Amino acid sequence: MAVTLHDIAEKTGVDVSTVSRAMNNKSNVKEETKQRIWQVAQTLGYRPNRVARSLVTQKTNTLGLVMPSTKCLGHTLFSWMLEGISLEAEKLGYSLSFSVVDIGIQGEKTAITKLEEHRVDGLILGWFKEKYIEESTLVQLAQREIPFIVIGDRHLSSRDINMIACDNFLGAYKATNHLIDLGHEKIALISGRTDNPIVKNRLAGFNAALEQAGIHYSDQSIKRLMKEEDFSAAGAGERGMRSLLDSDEEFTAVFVLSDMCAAEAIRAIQQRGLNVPNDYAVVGFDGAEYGRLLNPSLTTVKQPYREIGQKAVRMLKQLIAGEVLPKNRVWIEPQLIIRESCGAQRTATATQ
Amino acid sequence: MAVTLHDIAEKTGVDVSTVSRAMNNKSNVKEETKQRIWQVAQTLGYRPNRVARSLVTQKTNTLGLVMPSTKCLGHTLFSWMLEGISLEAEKLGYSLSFSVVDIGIQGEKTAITKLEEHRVDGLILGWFKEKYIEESTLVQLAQREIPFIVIGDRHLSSRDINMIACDNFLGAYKATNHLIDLGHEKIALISGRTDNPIVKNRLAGFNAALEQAGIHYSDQSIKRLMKEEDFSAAGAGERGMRSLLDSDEEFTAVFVLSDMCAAEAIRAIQQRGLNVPNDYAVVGFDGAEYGRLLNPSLTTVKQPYREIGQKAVRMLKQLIAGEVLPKNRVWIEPQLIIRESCGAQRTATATQ
DNA sequence: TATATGTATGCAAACGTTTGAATATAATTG
DNA sequence: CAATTATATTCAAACGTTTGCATACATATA
Repeated sequence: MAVTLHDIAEKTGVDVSTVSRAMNNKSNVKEETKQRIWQVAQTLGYRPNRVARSLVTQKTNTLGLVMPSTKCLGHTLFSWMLEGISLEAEKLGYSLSFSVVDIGIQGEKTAITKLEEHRVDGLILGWFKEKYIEESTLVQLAQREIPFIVIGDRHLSSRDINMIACDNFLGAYKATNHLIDLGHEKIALISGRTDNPIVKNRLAGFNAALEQAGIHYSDQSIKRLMKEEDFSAAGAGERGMRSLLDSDEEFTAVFVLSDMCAAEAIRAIQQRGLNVPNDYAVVGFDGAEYGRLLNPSLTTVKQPYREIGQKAVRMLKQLIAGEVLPKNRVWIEPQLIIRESCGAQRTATATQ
Repeated sequence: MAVTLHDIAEKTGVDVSTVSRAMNNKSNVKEETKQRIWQVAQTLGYRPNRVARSLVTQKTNTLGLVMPSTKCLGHTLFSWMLEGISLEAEKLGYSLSFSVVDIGIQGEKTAITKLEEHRVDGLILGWFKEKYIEESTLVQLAQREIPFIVIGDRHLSSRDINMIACDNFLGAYKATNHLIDLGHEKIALISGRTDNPIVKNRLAGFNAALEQAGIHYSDQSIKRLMKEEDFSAAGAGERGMRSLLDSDEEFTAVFVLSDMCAAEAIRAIQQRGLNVPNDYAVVGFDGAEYGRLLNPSLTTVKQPYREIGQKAVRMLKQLIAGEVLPKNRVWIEPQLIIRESCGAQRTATATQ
């Protein structure tokens, strides 16, 4: 049986309340008594029971992290996010309770319910697409007493919901500008599904950059230059690229909205005996580690999910403390990683 | 304030104990009363307080997962493992408490201590190298009452410690045999640090395959054919490969002990204007997703960490139930993924 | 009808802490 | 030295459950 405050109290001949205060290093207990109590606690191998403590203090110092089970976990972004979250949680004294949710009939409700039952102090909801957790569910959650933060770009009309995400507009803008700076004027696009808010924002950034540079395509060109694919499905990049190569439309660069698709696109180009970046420049989106391992290595936009995770925890802490966040929509700026696939970098070390 | 059993008791005019029994669907409660209680619980939005429950039942239904913070999280293997663990934990009714540990002065002790304080029912210790958690610490932990499982190949002399890992010997054996089957007789090796048990086992598998095929190298050749590098450090594969290409020793294939290094090796070969697999066959180790995105796609050994995570949870459950495991060392068989980098597969789809 | 069996509910203690209020002891003050 | 204040400690209730035991009532048995 684990040793409790009572055991220490008995051994030292003092009341449990005194022992409790001593263990929490409260001021109103004599230094000598403290020492004696600590001594005994030490030798007995005392470990405070956080369960009991939580029951009376009404807080668990635990944050709940909920993720959809749809292969997100394998994604680079998730690892970064988890790292950011867990390190910052650790730093701020929180434990982390992790749940994956089988998307489907109300999976998310059971997961959130479970965490509610565990009385976590706050909740981080990662990357749920609109269709998996509808806004109405979030609004409902906001009415319960537990504070939460949504991670990932999505459309939200309610102001009661706090969200943090990558600035997809800015990322696409940077990538496109990079291509423009390198002299490209005809830029093809392998996109994601355009009903996805993430994709919408990236397209907007892409268009903004073109417009600013005074580049304009005919409606017909746009139709031929843009391939709408599911950018998280294997084979999408290959299909999109081949379709582009087969079209009559001329272009010198491709902006691909995910690194995985970009890598497939590069393969597809190379398989036709063509060269990247000489025949076509390719830029991706995500910033996955393996980008540097490709040949040519991939120029891409790095989504700042480590930072996002970290910041999410900080925001959540504020929320838990009852503070009101200055902004309830936060977008973090992504960085352009320049490597070889656009020709801007020719050096061939593998460490970058 | 959250609604409790008392609230329901008051509303239904019945004792809390009856309400408790009803909520847990115990048999000794009249059906009609149950219905009435459930009804009230429903409308009041009752959520059982697991903290309170845990205090009396003395179990939390929570598993603790402890990981070193040393960039493991970004590794493919970790994602798989986490997925396996979390899905299986979910299935078995456990919650998951996740902790990263800053390696350093007793980092691991504080993390484990924290989880102990949280009274997790069991512990999964992921991938700690010998130098981060020494066996003595594990033995000490085994003497406390909390059951745990160590994930990852490492040398352990104590029989009180339960371990599960990838069968590195078998993986290397499979990879080497694949090369031998393809007719290769001179196989170079880009290894990890040979003081690492993982590496030792892989080397043993490599040698076993060679020996079985009746292939034997002179001591001098061995020295020239094997490059010892830190296979998880960026640039190691490139350095190792260049060094091999610069040597006079002839060889037709390279076995690289990590996918990352293998990818770098391929780049290094290609940068000399040589071809993979025609000039050199390359086989990796890990089974990372991005292997299929390389050009040529990478033949590799897939470490079964999804399965390992899953199995670890199952074993832990048994341990918690007080059962004795049939084996306290479990090695899971890895699979060879045959793609293009050895020439065994020439088709060029990107989905495989 | 009295006794035994079973079923449904209530009572009260327990889990291991924290914490406000009460008390006892020591130190300070006029 | 008595009165006041500060310090150190104890008391007891509370947090929200679970669960063994006692009790009440209904039903079956002799």
